[in-house]
Amino acid sequence: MKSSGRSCCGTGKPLDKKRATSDIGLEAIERIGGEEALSRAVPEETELTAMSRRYHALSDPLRLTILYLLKDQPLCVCVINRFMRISDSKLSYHLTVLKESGLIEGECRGNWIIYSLTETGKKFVL
Amino acid sequence: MKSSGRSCCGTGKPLDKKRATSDIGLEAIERIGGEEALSRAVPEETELTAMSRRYHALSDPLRLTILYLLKDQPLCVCVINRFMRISDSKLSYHLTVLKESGLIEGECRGNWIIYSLTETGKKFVL
DNA sequence: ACTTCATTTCAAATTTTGTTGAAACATTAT
DNA sequence: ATAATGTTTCAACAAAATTTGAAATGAAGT
Repeated sequence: MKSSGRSCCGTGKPLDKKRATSDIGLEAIERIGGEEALSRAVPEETELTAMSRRYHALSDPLRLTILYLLKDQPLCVCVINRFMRISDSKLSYHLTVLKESGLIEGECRGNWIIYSLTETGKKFVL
Repeated sequence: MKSSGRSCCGTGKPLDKKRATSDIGLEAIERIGGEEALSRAVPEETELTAMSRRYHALSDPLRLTILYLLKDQPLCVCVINRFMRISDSKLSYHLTVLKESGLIEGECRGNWIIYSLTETGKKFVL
């Protein structure tokens, strides 16, 4: 019992009457070319998973900041940190997420680590 | 006390000696053009937030599936559901996420709702 | 050997997301 | 009016991601 402000079909214009209930759905699917046609439009499960993992890595402002910092040159963790001003372990966590998703890679130079964008990473930092 | 398998600089080649500790960081920043230069490479906070929100919406296999289903034509919820075989409320939740992130939009047609990709949405469904 | 530095790792606490099932709502059919 | 349909909303819960701070690690300096 709650008169919601905006709901599903609150202000839809009326529509062509007479319709065998939920056959609309089947009808639409057939018009399109059956479920197989729809299936064809959707990537494989594994690919969907891979894509969503990549997007997830990109879905955080701190991680995007890191990517943009690396846009023009590789940087070591301490430089990134000097700029971002977050705790070491926090930064490390986000670097790991980015690394595991293949967007950046780190090279050890003595005591410090230089991170840079991978080819994949560059595609997302226009 | 745990001998980790892979750690940070486990196998880095030695490197040019003699270096005033953490001035490396400052030095690197100066070489680049100062913190302002780095700043310039990073988008505004608000933009970063917007981007991460969009990426977040894309970071789920179910939501990607929906986007691909809508690739070639708008579809009503019932058709999407017939294909995806998940609960109504679950589907509704994901549709809402996609809608709020501006990737899809829904038009009411009588009793059912037809969802379609927005212009923005199309860009992510190649 | 001992210390310092740069960075990561771990576990606990917290926050954010996603799932479930029941209930609500608007629209159309009876 | 009442019922049926399509879809959303809500609250409770489960699961996943993030934050925190302390401790560990490896390399380099003394």
